[in-house]
Amino acid sequence: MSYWLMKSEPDECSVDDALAAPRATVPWTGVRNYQVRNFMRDAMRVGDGVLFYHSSCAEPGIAGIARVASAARPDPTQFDPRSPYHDPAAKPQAPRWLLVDVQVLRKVPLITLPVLRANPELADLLVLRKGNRLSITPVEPRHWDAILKMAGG
DNA sequence: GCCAACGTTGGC
DNA sequence: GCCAACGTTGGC
Repeated sequence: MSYWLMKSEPDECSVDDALAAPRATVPWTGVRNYQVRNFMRDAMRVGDGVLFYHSSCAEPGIAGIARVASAARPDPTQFDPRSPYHDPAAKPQAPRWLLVDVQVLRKVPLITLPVLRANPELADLLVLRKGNRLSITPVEPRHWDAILKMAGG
């Protein structure tokens, strides 16, 4: 079992949006970075723990606890000319981009970036590192434990 | 809107 | 394969 932090823009899909979906599950569309795609393809497994992170918003931070709910599969938005995630170079016979389903288990009181940064246990958390731009990053078990503690168990 | 950081593109 | 230009991310 591995742990991950997954960034979502709440304007596009917030924790509340995901909770409102059937089975509180949403397809994680729009990944267009090869390193992140490879995480999904090679390392993410059903049942892995997920920190649901709100990014590019007024209050960035961890907003929910979730789990990986499917294996990696082709992201249909790459084939949709009307989607902002359309990739004209991707062919259905040779999909370039993948997604996994993410199921929210519970919403947590927002753990903001300043609060995360103030915890010395999280000094090495990848998402806190300068210049980090990956929308999915692996989370070490000790970081997962520390953050769950901050989230109230 | 600014800007640092980093990924991608494309000419050579 | 190098690397400058350009695009994107994302906090502030």
